Amino acid sequence: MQKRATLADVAAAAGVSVATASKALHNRPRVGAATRERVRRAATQLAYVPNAQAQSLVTGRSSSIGLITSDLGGMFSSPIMIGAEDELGSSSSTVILANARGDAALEKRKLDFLVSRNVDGILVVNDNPNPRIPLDAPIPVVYAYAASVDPADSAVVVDNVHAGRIAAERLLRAGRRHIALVAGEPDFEASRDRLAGSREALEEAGLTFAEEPRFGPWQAEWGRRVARDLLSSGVPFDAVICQSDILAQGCISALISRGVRVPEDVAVIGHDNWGIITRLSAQRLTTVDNNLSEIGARAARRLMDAIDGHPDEGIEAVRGEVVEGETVP
Amino acid sequence: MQKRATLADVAAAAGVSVATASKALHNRPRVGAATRERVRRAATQLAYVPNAQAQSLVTGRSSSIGLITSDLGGMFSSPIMIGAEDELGSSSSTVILANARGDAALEKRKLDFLVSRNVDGILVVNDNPNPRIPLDAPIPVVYAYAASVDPADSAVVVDNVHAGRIAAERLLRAGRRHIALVAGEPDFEASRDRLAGSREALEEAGLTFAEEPRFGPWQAEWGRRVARDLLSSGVPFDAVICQSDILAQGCISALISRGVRVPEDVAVIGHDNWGIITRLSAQRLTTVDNNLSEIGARAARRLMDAIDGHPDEGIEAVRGEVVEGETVP
DNA sequence: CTGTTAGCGCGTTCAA
DNA sequence: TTGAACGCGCTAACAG
Repeated sequence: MQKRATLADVAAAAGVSVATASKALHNRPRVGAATRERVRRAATQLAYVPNAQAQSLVTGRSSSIGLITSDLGGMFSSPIMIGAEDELGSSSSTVILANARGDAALEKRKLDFLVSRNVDGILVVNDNPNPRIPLDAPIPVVYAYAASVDPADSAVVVDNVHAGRIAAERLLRAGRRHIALVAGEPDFEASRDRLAGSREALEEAGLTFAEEPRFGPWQAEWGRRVARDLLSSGVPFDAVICQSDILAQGCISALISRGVRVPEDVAVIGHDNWGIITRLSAQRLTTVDNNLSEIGARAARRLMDAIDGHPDEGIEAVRGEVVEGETVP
Repeated sequence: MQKRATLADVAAAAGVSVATASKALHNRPRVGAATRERVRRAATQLAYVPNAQAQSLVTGRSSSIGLITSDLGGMFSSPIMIGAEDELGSSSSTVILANARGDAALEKRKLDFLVSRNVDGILVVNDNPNPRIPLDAPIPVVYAYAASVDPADSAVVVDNVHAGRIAAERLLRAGRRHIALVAGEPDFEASRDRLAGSREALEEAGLTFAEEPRFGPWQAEWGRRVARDLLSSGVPFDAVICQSDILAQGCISALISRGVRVPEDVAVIGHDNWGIITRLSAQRLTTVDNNLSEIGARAARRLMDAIDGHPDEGIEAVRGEVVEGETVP
């Protein structure tokens, strides 16, 4: 196995000094065209690839960023990470992974570790959408999915009001007028925002919910429960907005087991487009996708900008869109 | 914001040379005890943290490894990554993420990129268990989940024969004697190995399958189909081994919709312990866990050993275990 | 246009 | 036991 060629090797092969070689390869101005070409050929010939450590030692930038996840392998982390990795990779920055497991102390240690490795910035990918305690770092930080509680911190999050709105609008467009809503846990800002968005859409159409929405746990059982209650209450309804796909799954199963046809009798729309549910269930669920990989990508871009000295303050909300399935006509 | 203290700063503060300071902080022999203490205090006082780039520039090692995933966010990648990140993090190695998306060309580029960043080794985390084309890298490589087709390459994988065996044994222990099996896709080594293991266990108990197992797609529908066929065929059976949790899910739904009680009439055991299914379904599934995070951890350890000059050749199979649920009595 | 010089922060000889 | 000197590979002044 050959030792890697260094810039000095390239320079020697091209018959120039290392300084000239460096300039030539970086497209710097003060080099003759012929010389530049010669250096370039020598470089490719020797399969020269610059030593990143040496470069960053002198430039002071490492072209690497730290990715702190609250929960590697969580439900939402992955798509965000994919988007971020993509974006950063295309800027040929390395992504250094750090899993904090939702443990604040561990997060602090991981942060110190990353900083000691001279990362240029930190991307905080949360798996829980609620605003979180800010990270105290000496380098730029951008939050994805969950914002920091300090609204001045840079963050890219889901536009939940819009998500709630388009869920309702989709049902209205299907001609439904008696719409119920299964809400998630009340201490999630996401639940409240989605509800607000849905309510707005209904009000603009001159409607109200078939029954005042109730908050409950993010579990299939809660969806089942609300569906059953709706049926026994006798309140007429022809559509249900469920604030997560799991809730929708439970809701649908309860409806079907009572002989209600979906979507003919009752249309159901979910939230999150959590891929696996689609694959598991017999019927593809119509749902609102949160555009998570876009969130990851934009957060990454913001971070790169901040590192380049152009910080973007504040929270940016990314809009999702309805993914058509078979549960809304 | 203060500039980070360098070794020279520490040395100056302690009134010694950088050489001595370096030795002192590294517990090298040729330093007086008193001097060492003085240097240490100076270091903590200045919050000195070594510059990783500079270190690696001179040592030639970066204390970072590349993690190439075939599918970031795939079904199996995450737990493996968690185990690996944990293990590597405790050796204070950084993990550099690279998502190849199952694209060979992209994988090659990512590999080159990682090598240009002087990673000390590569961990290949596959999401598909079939043996894969080896990576041609100038540094140590260890494969996790899927082995390389070259059996001499270092890999840590699931012991699928054992998994199949303990699934069957669990049903036998529950007193079941008429056991059917829903197999996955035939071109998956995992399907064939699990089947072989299950068959062995039955044969040792002097039994055969209630019906000769059939291979099919890894989808709920296939589980449903086999269950329905079994019921209509009239073959008596009191238990089913499903080679994935999704198959089990389908199987159970078909059984229940025909009025068969699970586990009273028919016990069902799955494979993979794919967390989400447990949470989604009304009944917690009894299943075989593959111990994926252990696979990740061991692969990481192997990689570290290889980097330290103690390569472990060949394939290591990690055993899983049955996770009790409510579908086997 | 090109080459020389001087570090970046650190580990490691080798003298003292 | 200590420290001066060198070099890892590269970029950025400056001088030619």
